[in-house]
Amino acid sequence: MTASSVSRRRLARGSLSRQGIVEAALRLLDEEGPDALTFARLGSALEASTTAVYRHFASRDEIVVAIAEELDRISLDGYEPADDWRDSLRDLAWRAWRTASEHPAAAAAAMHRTTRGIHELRAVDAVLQAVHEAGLRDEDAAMSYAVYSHLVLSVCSQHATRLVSVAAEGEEGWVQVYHPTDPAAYPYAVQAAPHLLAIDHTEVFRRQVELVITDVEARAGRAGV
Amino acid sequence: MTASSVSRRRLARGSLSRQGIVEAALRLLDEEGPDALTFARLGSALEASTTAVYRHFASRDEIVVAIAEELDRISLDGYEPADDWRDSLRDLAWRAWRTASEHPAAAAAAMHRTTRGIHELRAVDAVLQAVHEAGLRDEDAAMSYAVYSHLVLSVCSQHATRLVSVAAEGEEGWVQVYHPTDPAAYPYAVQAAPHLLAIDHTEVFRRQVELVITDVEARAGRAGV
DNA sequence: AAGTCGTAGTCAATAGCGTTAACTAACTTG
DNA sequence: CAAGTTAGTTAACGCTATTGACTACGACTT
Repeated sequence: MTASSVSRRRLARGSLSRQGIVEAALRLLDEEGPDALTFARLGSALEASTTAVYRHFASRDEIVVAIAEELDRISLDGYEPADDWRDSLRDLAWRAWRTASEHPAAAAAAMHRTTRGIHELRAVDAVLQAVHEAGLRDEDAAMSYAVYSHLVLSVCSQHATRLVSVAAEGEEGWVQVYHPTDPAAYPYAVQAAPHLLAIDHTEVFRRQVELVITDVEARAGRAGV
Repeated sequence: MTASSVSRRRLARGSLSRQGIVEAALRLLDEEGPDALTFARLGSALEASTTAVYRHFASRDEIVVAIAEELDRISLDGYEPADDWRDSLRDLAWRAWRTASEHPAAAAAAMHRTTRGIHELRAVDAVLQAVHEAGLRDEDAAMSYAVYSHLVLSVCSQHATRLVSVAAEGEEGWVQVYHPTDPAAYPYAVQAAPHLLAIDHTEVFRRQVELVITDVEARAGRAGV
């Protein structure tokens, strides 16, 4: 008869919203890992019933897309084009990397999806602006946009996936765990093993990004600024 | 009294094997899409019981890893290093792309995973051999290996994911479907829209691969062959 | 202030999922 | 041919996403 015994009270009407649900989902993924995104756990995180979220999202998939859009929003928050288009592309790339690193479970689940949302559009526009400033137009601009964006998103998404799988298992060494029947058959791998272990993934990404920027530079130069 | 009425007969003892199961799983994914990989459907595809596969794989995850290894095997089948290391890297990259294109559902589910299997090791060794022939050693070789491999695998994996999601939905246009409140706020995207639609993903991948090869070339030249 | 109405949140039910334990019969071994 | 292993089966479990029916909150009317 009191308001609640163990919290059996019905939630007030405006309690849930798409944004609030997405934030709860992101928090859940950050804190409890990639398997935490279920209607049951999301409901209890919001102190609501298991199916309450269905009033705001038609399916689990729709939540994932909304999370992707939220990651876009977080990544772009406060972004301004730099004076040099190269720095703009660097900034955008590292924002994606940073988001993948800080929200690995969410990024692994959502980053590879296309959202058609407003923040995704902002990101597309920002990249296109940079290659425009570099001097590229039309097909050339679109092509370089794709070379850059697909690379950055794919690699960041993969990075996030690696982070969650490393968190799950213990990520052992390299050639050691292969136990090939004949190690001599893979001489280059055997010899490179220690160096492969020492690889800094952040540095790898840096080099990949610089590669694309250099390429845009070269193509813009050839086309004439 | 006959052997079977509707196929109620118990399977003979050696009927199932890891390789056979993996092949059935791959066929299932190819023919019925990314959601077809369940114990129930895999069992009935093998004319076995739902749980028979557990005698050969400890979990669903282990099947996925085995599929990844099978994709590695398919990709590398018949591979021989070329005379020019550049052609070796091209060959390896396009083999991955081809596999992702031909087995999109399987590639989307498995390609992003590390298998620690023998064919993965073969691939690692092949890439390292190529960068070795280019003239890179030790840390330089390992770094360029990573730049190349992460790019190729990430992008091919993403390509596979795009193929299955295109198959599911109808992949609409671009800026058209964004319906931004203020299209004028995204001038570059609006203007580029038709060119973005016309992008050839295969050509994008070709350029990304050439980018890395050129980079390896430059670094090898600097280090002195 | 009472009435009505759309709908956000809840409840109950369902089919399908991965996984486990117990069972049984086919093959292997002595 | 007897005993023992174990691949394949059966039945059950808890969890999942999703659905339809229910209900009560709060915004509209007048």
